[in-house]
Amino acid sequence: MRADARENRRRVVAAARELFAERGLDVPMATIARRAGVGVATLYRRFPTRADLVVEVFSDQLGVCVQAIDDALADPDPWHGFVSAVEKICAAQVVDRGFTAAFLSEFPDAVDYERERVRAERVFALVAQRAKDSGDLHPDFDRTDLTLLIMANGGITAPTPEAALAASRRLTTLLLTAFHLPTTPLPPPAPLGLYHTPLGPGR
Amino acid sequence: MRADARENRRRVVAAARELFAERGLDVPMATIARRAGVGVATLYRRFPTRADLVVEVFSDQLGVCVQAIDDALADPDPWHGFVSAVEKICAAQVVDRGFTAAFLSEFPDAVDYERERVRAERVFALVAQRAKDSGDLHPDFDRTDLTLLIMANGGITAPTPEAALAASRRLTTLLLTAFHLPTTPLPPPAPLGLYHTPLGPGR
DNA sequence: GGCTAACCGGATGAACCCGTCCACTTCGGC
DNA sequence: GCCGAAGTGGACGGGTTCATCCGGTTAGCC
Repeated sequence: MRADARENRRRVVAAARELFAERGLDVPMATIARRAGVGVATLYRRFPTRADLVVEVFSDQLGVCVQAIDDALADPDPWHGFVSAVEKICAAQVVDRGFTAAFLSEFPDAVDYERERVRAERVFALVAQRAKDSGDLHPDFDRTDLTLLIMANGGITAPTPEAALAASRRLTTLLLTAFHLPTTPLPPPAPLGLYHTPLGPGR
Repeated sequence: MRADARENRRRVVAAARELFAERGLDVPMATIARRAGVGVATLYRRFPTRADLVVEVFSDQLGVCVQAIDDALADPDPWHGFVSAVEKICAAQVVDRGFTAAFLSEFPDAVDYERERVRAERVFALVAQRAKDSGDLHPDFDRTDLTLLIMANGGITAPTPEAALAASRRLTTLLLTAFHLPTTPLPPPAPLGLYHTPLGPGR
């Protein structure tokens, strides 16, 4: 591949990362191309479908998750490791609108991406088992509960990122509370009146 | 209003109710008109904006919520009333994709709809206070926590309605558990492997 | 420096959705 | 029955996005 082509590809991925985070996975391809400073054709040549671009962008995001889960497994305190992994994943997700969608989507053609995702789930199951064995995590915790939390977290929308982050933190801690033995204190609620948004053309 | 016009209006609302429930609030207006068996112009004459139609459709859905909350206030057991109200609201929401969006949207022009929604929130605050006074509900429960739960619940997506309902029930019960004093047993997890959906053009 | 293949950007046409306009139809009072 | 007003449906222009095609440009080997 020629040097300029490689540079353009890099800029496309960077632009897509920003826009996916800001606006979700369905930003127009032309917008991504414009922000990258290239033509639409260049984008389509590198990534024939949107899914190709999504996989490229979120491979390293997935890597962050995997890292968090690996760290959790290495944590000397099983419950602390479990909690910090969950919190890291949820925090990464709430500041990146596309991340949830990418994490909850299947990419039948991206074999290694799928493999990495499955591996993350498997290691997380170990983390959970360790926390159960130490008597901190409720035995009814199921491996689908992480997915459930991620979906629920993804439902959070708020006008400002700060409000969204606060709401996400409260939700996360609430669910962790439900799974923790024995009971821990509750996190503070989000600022009032910051949830509702007017019905407009934009979603 | 002429008799045939009234009938057409009724059919438009019915079609919109079905489609909003199936596909969310952003179904094309033409699709609604087609399902109702009328022309687009007829739809636009009755409901100049999409918000008008949404308000009309979800007024009675909101009525169901209000009824559930009123029932909860009349329940002799404060905690049971609180739980059943929350469960009813979440269940109604998970089988109707548009309901969440409608409940979380503001309609500055629909005065009575807004008034009803605000009243529902106020009565629900009474229900929560009663459950706190009886010692069942955690004092940290905040009135925004219902909105938080509704948003989280709205994030749940699953290929089949059954899986979505199961996931919603688990999430709801988990959060209720976190707010309940003392601890109650956890609900069963959803069936495995039913959460992830392939990335397609349809959202 | 010259040349060729790779690369680039914008133009392009198809598909979709919105909201309006207009010629035709039908209700229902008389 | 008649007739006017209310009602109807589909066509249409404007806007957006997608994904492809093509003529001009540039990198980088010789």
